[in-house]
This record gives sequence, C-alpha cells and structure tokens, in this order.
Amino acid sequence: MWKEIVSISPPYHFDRVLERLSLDPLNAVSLEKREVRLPLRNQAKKPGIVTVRAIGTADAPEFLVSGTDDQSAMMDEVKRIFQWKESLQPVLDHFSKTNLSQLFEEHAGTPLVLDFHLYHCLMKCIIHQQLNLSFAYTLTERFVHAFGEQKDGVWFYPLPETIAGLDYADLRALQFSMRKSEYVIDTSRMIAEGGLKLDELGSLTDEDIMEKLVKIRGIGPWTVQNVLLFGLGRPNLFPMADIGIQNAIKRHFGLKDKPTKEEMLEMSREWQPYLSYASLYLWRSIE
DNA sequence: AACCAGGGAAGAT
DNA sequence: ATCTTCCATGGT
Repeated sequence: MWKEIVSISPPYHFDRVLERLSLDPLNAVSLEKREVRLPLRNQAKKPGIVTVRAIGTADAPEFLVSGTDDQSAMMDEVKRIFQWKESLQPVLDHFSKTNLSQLFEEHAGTPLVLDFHLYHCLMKCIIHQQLNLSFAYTLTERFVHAFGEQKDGVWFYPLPETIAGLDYADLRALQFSMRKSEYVIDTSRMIAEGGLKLDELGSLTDEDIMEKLVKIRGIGPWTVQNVLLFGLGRPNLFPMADIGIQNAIKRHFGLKDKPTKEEMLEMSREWQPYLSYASLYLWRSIE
C-alpha cells in the first residue's frame, strides 16, 4: 500500500469533478468522503484500484492518492486523467475578455477530466452516437456489466480482446442496434489484432489522428473530436456538429434558432487556443 | 403521436 | 465534393 500527497496550482474544483463523475453509475464516487476509486490496469493489464481523495479546497487544491502497487506508473495515470499538470488560471484569464466571460465565472476551477483509458473513451463515444444521454448511459452500463469485471465494488471496463471475441448477437441482446454492434466489435477486433495501436496515437497531431481514425468504419468526425478531447485531453477542440453544443450556444446567447456553422466559427474565434474548455463548459451549462 | 437524440454509412446528385 | 436517406431505439 502506498500513499502520496499532491498539491497543484489553483483554481481546481474537485468537488465539481466528483459531482460530474457521479452522474455515471459506473464510477465509484463518494461525495461524503470527497473521493473516487479509479479502475486502473498496470502494464500487465492486471486490475488495481487507486483512490483519489480531496483534502484541500478549490483555492488550495490538495489530494491524498493511494494504491496497492506500481506507485510511479499509477501516479502518472492519475495526473494525466485529472490534468494536474495543466493550470486553469491562464484559461480563466483568457476567457475573462471574451463573450463567454460569464460562463467561465460560473465554472471557474472546473478542469477537463479524461476518461480512464483511451479504449473506454472510444467505445463510449461509439455507443453514445446519436442517442440521448439517458439511454446512452444505460447501454454503456449494460456493456460494462456484461463484459467487464468488478473488483472490490469498482467496475473495470472490458478489454478489447474480450469484445473482439463476441458475436454481434451478444450486443444486439443488450439492445444495441446492428450497426452499433458492428462498429463496437469490428473496431475492438482491429485493436486486438494490432491494426489500430491506441498507444501510438498520443504522439500524433490532432489532424493526423483525425485522418487516421475517420477511415475506420463507425468512427466519424464527431467521435474523433470527442476522443481527442476526453481521451487525449487536447485543448483546442470545438465539435460544432454536436447537437448539445448547438443547443447550449442557442441558450447561452438567447438565440431564436440553433446557430449556423458560420456563426459558430465567428463567435469561437476569440476562444482559441482553449476551444476545448469552451466546449466543456457549454456542455455543462445544459446538464 | 411525432419528433428528437452529445452520428455515421451508403447511396444519389 | 456535397446533399439525402436510412439505420434503430428509448426518451419527451
């Protein structure tokens, strides 16, 4: 058992992170203890649990992180997932002079938090395509309960190899559409067979990743943008085609109709190079 | 009951 | 290249 105390640069509102994580029933969150238990795998893909507990405040963020083994590797993962090396203050300063200043005041200190693994992120994005959030969560939960594994009350996402071995009918039985079943299983097979190496994506540019992934059947621009944002934590993504983003902009600016692509391009110009945070807070504003 | 949902592929122009 | 249609299913 190892323990480590980490201080990071403010602002960082971890209680908001926990509230957000608790929306997904698969996450092992305790708002009372101010902690989340993370399902992480070591290099041998053996499941292990790392606990992250807030012991500070938004203005003096401090955390107690603990786990059972692989301290160094697990700490790197935690820092990556919660973006502890990024400072939110420059982002806040940047938006104070823009048409989103109010939104950024409301969400000050809210970080971008990544999915726990790139494969989870990719599968979740495919599952979420074109579905309302409620049903999408239901499908994701069924998927993990059916093919993932549980350890000490924490759910671990299935491995690509497991999903690669399924038949389309296995997912149809969970009320996946035939198309979605094909997208999920075929992509998992590609990953399991080495045709798509997720580990190597991190070293590529956004544009190269887009070009590479959209060639895969079932993965379009929206999915890649979401993977870049929530899988890899890239800072400058603005999924304009996303219905949620459009609705959020409509509401935030009191528009009569959903914004056009041109309008969105125009209003987002001053958000660069932090488009991802604008996207994130716009999404939050309608949740 | 009709329309929508944090899309994407396949076909048509 | 860009536009249209279809896919499937639960939510509102």
